[in-house]
Amino acid sequence: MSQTVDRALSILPLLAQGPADLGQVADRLGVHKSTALRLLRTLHEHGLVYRQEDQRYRLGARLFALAQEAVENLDIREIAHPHLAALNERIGHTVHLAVYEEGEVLYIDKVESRYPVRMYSRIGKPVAITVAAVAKLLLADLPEPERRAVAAKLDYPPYTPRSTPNAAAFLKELATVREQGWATDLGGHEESINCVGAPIRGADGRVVAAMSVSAPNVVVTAEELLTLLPQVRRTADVISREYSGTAPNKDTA
Amino acid sequence: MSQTVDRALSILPLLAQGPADLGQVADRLGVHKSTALRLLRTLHEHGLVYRQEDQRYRLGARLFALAQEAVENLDIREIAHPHLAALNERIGHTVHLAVYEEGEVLYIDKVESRYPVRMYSRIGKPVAITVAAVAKLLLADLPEPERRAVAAKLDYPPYTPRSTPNAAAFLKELATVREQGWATDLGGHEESINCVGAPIRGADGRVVAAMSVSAPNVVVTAEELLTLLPQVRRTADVISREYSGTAPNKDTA
DNA sequence: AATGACTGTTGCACCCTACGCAACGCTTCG
DNA sequence: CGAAGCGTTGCGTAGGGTGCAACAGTCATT
Repeated sequence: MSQTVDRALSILPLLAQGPADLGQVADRLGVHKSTALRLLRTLHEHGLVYRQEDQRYRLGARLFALAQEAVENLDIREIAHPHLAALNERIGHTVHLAVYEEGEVLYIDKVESRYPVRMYSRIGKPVAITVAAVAKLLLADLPEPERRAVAAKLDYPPYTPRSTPNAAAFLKELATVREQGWATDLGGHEESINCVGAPIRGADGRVVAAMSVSAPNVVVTAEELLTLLPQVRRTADVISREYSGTAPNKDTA
Repeated sequence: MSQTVDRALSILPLLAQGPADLGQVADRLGVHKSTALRLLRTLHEHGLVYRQEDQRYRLGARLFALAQEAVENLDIREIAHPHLAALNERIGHTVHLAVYEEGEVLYIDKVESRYPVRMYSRIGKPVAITVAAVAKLLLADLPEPERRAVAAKLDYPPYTPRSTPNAAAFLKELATVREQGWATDLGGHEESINCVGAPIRGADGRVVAAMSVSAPNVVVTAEELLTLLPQVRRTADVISREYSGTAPNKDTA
């Protein structure tokens, strides 16, 4: 590993604690001022470090730009798919992946008995947003005002006797989901089909997607399906970690 | 400036565009694979780079954490956000907040339009500096020499027939903006999109940030958008007062 | 004003260290 | 089974990063 780069990168967390001047940086790094100056200059040219008017250094807004761009180019589908396929391999049932976008919930991937079918848009079937497990997970994480607004605008079609009847019941259900960190759909859409789902979170803890496992009553009962919940949650957590880029970072003192 | 660090940091924007393997990184840097490997390893140890299961490299969680801290240091964002949201609530259109840093103008916050037709702007990405209303506001306040220097170095891409054509026209526009205390972008970036913006000032009167309201022609005409100017300016003034009033100044505590 | 102490900055000679090369292990094809 | 692609390792070399010392500002003190 590279000493120079190592020193330069050590400056970043240091500045994250607050602005510092050249002498402070040199001291904390244990190097000569001139060395620290050259490192800071290089960081500066790349916009990672900004020099404020009192000549002290602080983290640059460019860092924010980089992170933002990286998030936009992250493809959850690509990262999640192998894990969804592996889960499907183990338990055999249909696995779904969904995202929330502008008041709608969209399935963006599906693994069904070993045959992956990619659905790039909502073309096909609209998601039953008031009852689907993935929809509950995604809506439960919205900010309070938007959640209420969406819930108020929805229709609540009575697919089955167990379907969510109205906005009040839906919001209550969302509160439960948010509390427990997982969601179900027990015969709310199709009388004979049950689902259990878990959220996938980004680096900031926000829910970026949701996954679920679905199976008909005739194959497994609702209770049996619920025994799979730990596996589903574990898979979702693994995907979350990979999506957010949580590295096994060993701090060198 | 340090060559090694320079190369290492050049990897970051490269990976921001999407995952890449060792060979690709080495090629883009113009260095040997072994060199790229050592740089990536160092970045990895600091958590800035994450290695996914297919061994390709991505930006890592630590970078997101640093970026978070970087924007938190920009307390203007915290202060402004509720006001931007409130303005958005009233008028419905997209609201942006931007700062100037090292020759670049960066969006640091955005509140989405509630209308179905949206413009695609990316917070965190550099702004179209020669035409955007917020860019004009921020550059107009620079000291004369720096303003001329920046204007001279810029490219003036002809996004549309109304785009700023060259440095002379830009400097003239900046003078006008400085005079009147607000700015517009009428189809200078996207033919069908108009913006109107106002500056946010610190305690010393210097412009520390700029905000704007954007809307496509199909929703409101340019004239209608301009009628919102008083509201925009009022919001900017409120933020300015709050910022300069409660500013914890840069004194060493 | 002049002095001193404190910053950030520059030029330079030394020698550390980052470089590219070539060879290796590994998996994936044909 | 060989070939071709990947990532990885060890090593000699020289390029470049390092610390020193001297310089140039700014501010407080005398």
